[in-house]
Amino acid sequence: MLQLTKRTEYGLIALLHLANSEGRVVPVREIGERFPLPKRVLAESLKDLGRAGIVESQRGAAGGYWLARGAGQITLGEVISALEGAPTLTSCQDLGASNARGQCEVQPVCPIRSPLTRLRQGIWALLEGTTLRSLANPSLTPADLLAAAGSPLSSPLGDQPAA
Amino acid sequence: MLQLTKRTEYGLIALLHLANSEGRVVPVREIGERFPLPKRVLAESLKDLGRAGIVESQRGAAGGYWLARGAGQITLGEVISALEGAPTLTSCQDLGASNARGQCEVQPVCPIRSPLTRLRQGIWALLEGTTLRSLANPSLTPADLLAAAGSPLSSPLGDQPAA
DNA sequence: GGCAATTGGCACCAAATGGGTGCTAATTGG
DNA sequence: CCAATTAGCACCCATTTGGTGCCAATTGCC
Ligand code: SF4
Ligand code: SF4
Repeated sequence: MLQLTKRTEYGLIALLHLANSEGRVVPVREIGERFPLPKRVLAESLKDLGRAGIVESQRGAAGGYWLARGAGQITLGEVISALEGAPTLTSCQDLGASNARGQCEVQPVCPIRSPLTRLRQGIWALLEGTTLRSLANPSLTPADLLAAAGSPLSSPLGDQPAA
Repeated sequence: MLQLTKRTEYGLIALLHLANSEGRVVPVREIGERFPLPKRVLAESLKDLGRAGIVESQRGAAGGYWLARGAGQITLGEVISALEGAPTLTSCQDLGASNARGQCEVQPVCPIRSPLTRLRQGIWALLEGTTLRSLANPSLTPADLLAAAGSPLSSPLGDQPAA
């Protein structure tokens, strides 16, 4: 399915809240109070984001989370990769870790593998070209996104922001 | 997950084969002989594509399938919509049929709903800008796809049969 | 020190989704 | 009539997803 998971949505909401609270240490409880979503799952998302180096955290009584970088340095692609794995479009094009668990039988003669890889790179360009900051900017149109993603056309994921 | 279903992949493979066999009536058996994929599932995909008006069919002994239109008139977005539903990115932005089954509690205060809708339109533009013909053209780069999708920027889906 | 608030880690469960199969009817050329 | 083919629908099983339980570790504050 071409749809984000709830964990990713929750993580994005949390990140935007952190972006609006720069300079502070924000506990999960606070985010849960502002948005009616299951606090525990939200905590799971933040933990994953922490492991991925997108947020940093502080334990203890006055602990919480904050963005590890500026909101303009965190891309959507990075967040999605951390929370639900990088978008793959096809199941064969994973090459992350689970490519050894039995390859697709069609692969040697598959006519769509290569074309869909190109398409996936287009989507990646979109996701890598969108940062938390540009996400929060409501003036950008889809056409702007396409144009912005089209110009740098950076590395096919794995690299840092181009903005 | 941001990944196509197997049914969609099989359907696309079948469609490309049909595109290479224009003027003929192709039975499912023939496609199954050329590509090592479960014939039954392939048949399911073709049936769905038939219901969506993307392919036409003929029953009986010399029956089979053929493209309802030219390969340049069939878009990826249309195929995906027929085989696994239109890409939604978020679960709330479905508005197809299952929007009455309990809305998301966060929606009234959700900070990512509108931004992700813009993003989704960008992805849709990519998918609607890619036809079977351009899919089969290996010379197009991701940048070309983005550029091609950016210029027409047609309707955000919805003017298609989709039912 | 002790307590409460907080993150970290792991296992687990229930529902939804996805991949695939069985079976049978309807159509049609020979 | 027969064989090949599409059409329809129900069903099963594995994986994924959304969500919870439980407890350990850390840390500010009294
Ligand atoms: S080889 Fe082709 S059919 Fe197999 S997973 Fe890749 S794209 Fe899909
Ligand atoms: S309202 Fe927000 S949290 Fe709810 S489904 Fe839509 S995007 Fe996700």
